[in-house]
Amino acid sequence: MFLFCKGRCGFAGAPLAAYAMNETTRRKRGAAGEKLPAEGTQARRFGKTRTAQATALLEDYVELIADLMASAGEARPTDIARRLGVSHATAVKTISRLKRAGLATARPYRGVFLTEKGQALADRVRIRHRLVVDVLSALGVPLESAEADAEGIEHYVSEITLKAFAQFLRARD
Amino acid sequence: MFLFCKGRCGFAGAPLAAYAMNETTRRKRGAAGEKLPAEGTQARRFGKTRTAQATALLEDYVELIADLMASAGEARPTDIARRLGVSHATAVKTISRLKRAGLATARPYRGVFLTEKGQALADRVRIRHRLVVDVLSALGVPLESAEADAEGIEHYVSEITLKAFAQFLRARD
DNA sequence: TACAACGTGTAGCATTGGCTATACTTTGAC
DNA sequence: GTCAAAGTATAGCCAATGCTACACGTTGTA
Repeated sequence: MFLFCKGRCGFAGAPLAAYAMNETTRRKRGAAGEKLPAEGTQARRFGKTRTAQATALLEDYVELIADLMASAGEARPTDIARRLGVSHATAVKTISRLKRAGLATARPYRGVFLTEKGQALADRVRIRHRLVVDVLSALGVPLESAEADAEGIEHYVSEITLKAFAQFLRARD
Repeated sequence: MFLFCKGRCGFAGAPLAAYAMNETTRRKRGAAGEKLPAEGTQARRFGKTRTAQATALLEDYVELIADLMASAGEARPTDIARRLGVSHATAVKTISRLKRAGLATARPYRGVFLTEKGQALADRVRIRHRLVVDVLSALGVPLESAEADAEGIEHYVSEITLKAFAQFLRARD
């Protein structure tokens, strides 16, 4: 027992049930136990994910603003809020973050507009979104699920993966 | 001009540059402009994404704890923190959230253990993670990118999409 | 046994991203 | 020209998620 414990073990006062559960897990995964990635590697991956999470919301806003401008000719805080399913106060607050980030301009009671930087981001995001939806569809995911899942997935797809997606779709045609 | 403006227009004091940019966009997307999804539909999608975001971190912790238990026999806050790339204080705080959520147990200085509920979640998460990595690999994404992107993507893949992924992998073999 | 090193926990702070409540502006209709 | 309705903005609250700084517990070794 306790073969894996170097230094302080941590099992001193541990309930037996917990240890038994651990045993179960280890058996399930194969006695050898897959190697975990190096600490640095894993930390870098999680760090990337955290970064992506921080920009995900701004990307959603920018994408939606571009869509509203294109289809309705303007992007109003209330419409943005309704489409995102949040209160208008939340939308307004986030819009001011967009401004701080240099992605949008907005003057009180005068609607929201994307800066060039914001427009460029919107374009990138849209392309990525379509690519993700298309790949999901190609894999047999029903369209509504593809659209819904893409909304979350798209923010975490790297450039490399994006290239692979495009390549895959080209090859399939 | 202003064809799209019903009711209050919002362009009254709008800088010309912003409007011109909008014109450009519209041309790029085709004069018709794709229809936006219904407000309710879109709000539901974003709402789902928000929910997923809230659970993503807890899932990462649970997955990592299970991995550490399996490969090292114990899960210590410091190791968790190092692997996630956060301070130990942050890890401890999140672990107490896990406890509140009924996913883990931990007594001071005695390590962290998953409850049955936590273990079940870890198992689901692990299966999902593997499936996402395998699909990305199958699409030609290099392994390191697949692993890194999966870390973010996995939290946003619905059951339906998961089924499609499994089906796709089976069909490919 | 005592202590140094390491791990752990807590307190206090900032930011993000939700909310409700309240107050202000604009628009359109009378 | 006034006023009601609709939209907009702001203030204040909360939880989550990160941080640093500091205090406490555990362990292995001298």
